[in-house]
Amino acid sequence: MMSCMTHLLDGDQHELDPLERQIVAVFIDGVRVLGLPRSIGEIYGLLFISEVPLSLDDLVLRLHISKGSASQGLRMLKSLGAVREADGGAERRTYYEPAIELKRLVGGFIREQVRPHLESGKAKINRLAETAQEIDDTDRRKFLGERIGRLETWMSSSGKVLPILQKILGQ
Amino acid sequence: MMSCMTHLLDGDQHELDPLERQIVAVFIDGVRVLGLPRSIGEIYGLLFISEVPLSLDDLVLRLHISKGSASQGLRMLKSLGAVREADGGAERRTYYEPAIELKRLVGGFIREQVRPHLESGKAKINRLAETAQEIDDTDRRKFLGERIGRLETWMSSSGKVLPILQKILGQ
DNA sequence: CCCTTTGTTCAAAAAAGTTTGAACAATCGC
DNA sequence: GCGATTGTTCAAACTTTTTTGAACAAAGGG
Repeated sequence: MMSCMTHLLDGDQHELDPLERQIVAVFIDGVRVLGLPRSIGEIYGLLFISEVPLSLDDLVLRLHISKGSASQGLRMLKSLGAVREADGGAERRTYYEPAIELKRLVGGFIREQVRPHLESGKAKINRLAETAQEIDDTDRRKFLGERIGRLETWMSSSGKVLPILQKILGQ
Repeated sequence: MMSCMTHLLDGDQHELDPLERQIVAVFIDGVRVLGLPRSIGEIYGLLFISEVPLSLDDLVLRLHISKGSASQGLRMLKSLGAVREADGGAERRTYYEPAIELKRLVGGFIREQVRPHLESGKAKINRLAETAQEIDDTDRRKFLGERIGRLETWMSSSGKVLPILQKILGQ
């Protein structure tokens, strides 16, 4: 039965209106700062400003992105806890809605993007500290010890700051 | 007088030893998380683990990066407050040393990379709020008002969290 | 079963970001 | 001033990341 069904009256339902474009632009910039791809911002932005949950096909149609992008983008947003599947009626396709509590968004970002790097960083620094023990030159070893110690302090501070951050951003 | 002067005795002075390579690798990863280019990590890493200030040519020679990269990298690191020029003797060339206080590093990053984005984000959202006022449909306008309000709350929370972050990371 | 709808995967294309190096200042010592 | 040294700039080359789209799986309905 081809592609009817949406635009009956009510104008071309699948171009973004100016306000939606502005919102999407804000989120494109926003996720960029966090080092996430543009499509993530587009998808989350459109969900954020939509009154009703949207399906993958809605996103493809309205944002002019490929099905692949939409699928991968939704996957990432789900893993970040930034979108959830709307508890659908008897529908076949699944609809998505945004999580809009800052606490949740920050928590997901920290869990998925920050912690893993912190962990692997700490591991590398531990190996480093061992390597430094084996240096013969006493003065050099002392200097290295100081600097590596500082690195460890940095990592520890970063670790401590995360829960505080979450607390503050949870209102 | 060509390129003598460095390696008199004492081995091939300009390859990184294994420990230096490890440190540089840590910083390459570190700056990557912050969305900064690899060369920034290499340069800062080598300065961080060097007992003496290094010149641009030292960085080129030891890291095998181009003069252009080294120059641009140092510029960015200076703007971030992450390196300073060592108060040189009567030397012609300038030598650089790293800033190693976390407070300073975080401060510079926030000032140069975070604040500008926050500011421009707030500006965009203000314009957005105005656009939303002009919507005719009352229900839609109400919904938009709620969401945009939330966005404003997010921005405000982010702004408030920065000084706290700096305070905590300043020991 | 088979057709249709929905969604995923992944190699290749496109876009974005980084690095290079050669040309161009700037500055010092003579 | 002139030549040598030091550092900057920026278009082009290169690298990395993102997006695309066609092929493939999954699953419901008839």
